[in-house]
Amino acid sequence: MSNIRVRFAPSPTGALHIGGVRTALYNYLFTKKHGGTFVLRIEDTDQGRYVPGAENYIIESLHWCGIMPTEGQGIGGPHAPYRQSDRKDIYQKYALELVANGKAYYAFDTPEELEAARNEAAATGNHNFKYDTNSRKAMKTSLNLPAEEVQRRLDAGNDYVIRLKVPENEVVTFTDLIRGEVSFATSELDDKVLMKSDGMPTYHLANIVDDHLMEITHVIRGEEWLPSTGHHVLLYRAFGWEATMPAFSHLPLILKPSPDSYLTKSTIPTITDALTEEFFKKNEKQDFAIDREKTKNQILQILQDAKSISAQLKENEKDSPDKILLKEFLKDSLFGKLSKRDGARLGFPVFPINWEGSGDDSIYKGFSGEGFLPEAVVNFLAFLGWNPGTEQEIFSLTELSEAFSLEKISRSGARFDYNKAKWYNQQYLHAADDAELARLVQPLVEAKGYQVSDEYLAKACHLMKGRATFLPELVEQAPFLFGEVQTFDNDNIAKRWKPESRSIFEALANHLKAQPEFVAAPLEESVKAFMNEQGKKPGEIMPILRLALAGTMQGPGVFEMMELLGRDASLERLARAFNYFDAQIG
RNA sequence: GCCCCGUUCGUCUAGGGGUCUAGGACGCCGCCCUUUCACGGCGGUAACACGGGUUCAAAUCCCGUACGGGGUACCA
Repeated sequence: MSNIRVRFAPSPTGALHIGGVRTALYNYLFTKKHGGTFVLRIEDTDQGRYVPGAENYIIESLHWCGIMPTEGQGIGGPHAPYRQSDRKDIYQKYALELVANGKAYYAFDTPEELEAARNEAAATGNHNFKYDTNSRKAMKTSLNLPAEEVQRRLDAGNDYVIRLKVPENEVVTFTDLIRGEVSFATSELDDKVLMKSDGMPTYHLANIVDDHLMEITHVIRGEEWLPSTGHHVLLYRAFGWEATMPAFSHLPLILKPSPDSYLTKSTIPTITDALTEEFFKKNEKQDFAIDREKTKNQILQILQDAKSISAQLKENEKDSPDKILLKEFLKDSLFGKLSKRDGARLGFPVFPINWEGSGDDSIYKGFSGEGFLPEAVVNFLAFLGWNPGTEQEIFSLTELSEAFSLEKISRSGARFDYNKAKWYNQQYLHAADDAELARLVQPLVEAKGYQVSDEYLAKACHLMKGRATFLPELVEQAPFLFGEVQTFDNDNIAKRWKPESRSIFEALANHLKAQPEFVAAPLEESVKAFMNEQGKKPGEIMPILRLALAGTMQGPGVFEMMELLGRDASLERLARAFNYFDAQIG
């Protein structure tokens, strides 16, 4: 395969969530593997949903992940512009071409008339009104209106849309690279709107025109597009572009995590509050006769039995209308496709980097903000729906692109697993370069008011990285490496420090003071020799040393800490601590 | 409702007719290591949705049912 061209085509309606990032990642990996071109196109044909800053956010996110496109919006290239709102005229032209060829038609029905048609159909028991081969016969279209009438309406500037004229009684079949052959009966397809009355194209038209013009060879997108792919194939045919139609691959969706993976005693109250809040907000226009406390208790009760949530949410004959409403809400909130809201309500990040939108509750912490390394996020995401078939779990971006293939993508939806994400981060943190970690953590160190050299910080990171899961923990879990001990674990001190301890520890301090070099390994040798000499067991000496140096029973090895702190600081800490210990038991 | 897609341990998955008494990873549990907390090492728990076919042989192929997911907008 040569001249492979793929595109990532998000719409700038807010922060790009992790599912979008994964789609971008797979597109990136596919082109890297085959030496192709990765295009970024912004699909902003819905003016109503445009969110300022989203486009920038998308680019920054891809940049953070290290999976930048090589052509497109914000980058440039031979097919500019890459923002669909800037390509408006192009779509108009192609839509008119379709009308001229009889593959599409004008429709003048107002939203009210469509609503009426829907209601009419519903009255006869058909709750499934479709604007299609049959129903269009009764609508105001250029297919059934007299030509003069159509022209008159166009001249008069009446609102209209252009719809695809779906052919009757055909079967559209295409091959999905992940799923194999997929077919749709055209009798099931509606006459999709191609051009909206505001003059903008819909996704369906714009995406076909652009993919064609931009010479896209492979469309790799989420499964939510699978049902409309029949329309898309029809459009390629209508334009006469079927010979160069891209190959389709529909990725499995990323699903919300299973509730029992995050529902614990400590999270249930918070999640209950968030859900209650959201439920009332969503239904504030509803005339509700039920009270908040009662609803909150109902939610709490359901969440508490995490294992049987789905059974509890099954609708029951005896359920009151508001109970049904609540159950439906919970079902949507707890199951199905991962959504932008899930991070806020369920307590884990769903965005790559932090998002600060305007308005209320629009600030979201991303993976980067939580202290994830981009390499870990990428590795984690790559494995959500794809697997190389080997037993290797840790892959660099380069390794991923070498191992990647569309055929290895699985077909079923993948549940988001935050535990796995954390594990990946821990692995990457553990393996990271000390100086690099120091660089990443430097802003936090400054924010805390600590003053240490780059070299010192790198050594501190070295000692801490094996014990941390998130970047900030490197610093937060070891304040004693950056300044005097602020708090002592008094319980442990009381347990281990005896009135007679002081003399032996002063002897030890003198022993340390006399060491030729203050380096971990020789220090350890020497202290062991001292303990032997004095007939003391490590358990009698080491914990005290640790408490004196760090104030806590947790942290890096005692001798490593001593080396890092240096002789003077170590001895000062010991002296100060022994006084404090005496005071504690005194 | 209708259409489309899917279904292997709690989760992510390997598997593409016999090598499967189903492999790996996360999580959980236990043991070891150990001056702490971790890391690490070792071990354990746990799955082919169900029913019919096809075949000498089915987790693997076919059909049905159930369940899950998506779509059903002048949203993408």
